[in-house]
Amino acid sequence: MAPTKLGRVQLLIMQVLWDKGRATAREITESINACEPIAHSTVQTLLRGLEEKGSISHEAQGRTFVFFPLVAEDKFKRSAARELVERVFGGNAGMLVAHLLKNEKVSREEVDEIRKLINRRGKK
Amino acid sequence: MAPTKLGRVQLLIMQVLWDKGRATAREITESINACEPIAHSTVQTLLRGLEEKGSISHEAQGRTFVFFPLVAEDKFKRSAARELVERVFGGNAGMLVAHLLKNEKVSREEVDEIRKLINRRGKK
DNA sequence: TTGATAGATTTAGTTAACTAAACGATCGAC
DNA sequence: GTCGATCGTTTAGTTAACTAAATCTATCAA
Repeated sequence: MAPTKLGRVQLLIMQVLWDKGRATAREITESINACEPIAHSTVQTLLRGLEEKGSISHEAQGRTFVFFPLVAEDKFKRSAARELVERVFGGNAGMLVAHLLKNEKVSREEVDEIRKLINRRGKK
Repeated sequence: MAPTKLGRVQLLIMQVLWDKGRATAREITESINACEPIAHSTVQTLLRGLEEKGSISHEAQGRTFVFFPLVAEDKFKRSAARELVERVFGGNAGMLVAHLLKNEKVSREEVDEIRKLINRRGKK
């Protein structure tokens, strides 16, 4: 399953589904509306598109549909990261890492975790 | 200057300009054509769009235009990286770094550089 | 049974990237 | 001078994301 590209709002929908596991269109709309306004019909249209692309599926539960993701969050993250690396950082993941460490804030805990990852790799 | 979002081919064009500093439409077309086929007229149309957005500008040189970037490559990289972090990694740059180290190949030299960056940060 | 409600579905319009043909102007060669 | 090559410009068509109103459908309450 090639994790297809997602638009901004499509991604928001997927995140709700990854978070909850399964949800109705109404629940998704409300979840997104907690952060930003969106019409319920818009969400429904996008759900339809996501299902067409194979990113999600649904089951009927009574008269309402319950949606659930078909692609794993991790798969998507990986392909999104790879996309950025390819397009912008010349296919070189290390350059992106260096860029992030230089330009973006990283918490102390994460620095520690990154150090562990790095040291583990170095010992080989 | 807010570094606007760029499409895939628009980015290719910008990369040629960042690389060369300045270039004619023809040079850009040829540069891209070295990797993938594209019509010269397509490049010209996109140059027009990029100029409208304020990403590039041009000077007339004789009867041809010489284009050059108005936004720095670094600014763009930063905003592209930030975009991914915000959208996909919950605004947490460290998570993206960890993800990259776990899932993508990073050369030994870069691991060394990353270690330096990490250690410098750790000493504070 | 009828009418409000809450589903799903259809339709439709906007914007942006991409694509490239078609057109018009100008310069250089002959 | 004119003809072909090379510019830039105009026009136009496709696709995808996004937006949301309009509409259809089924259930439940009165």
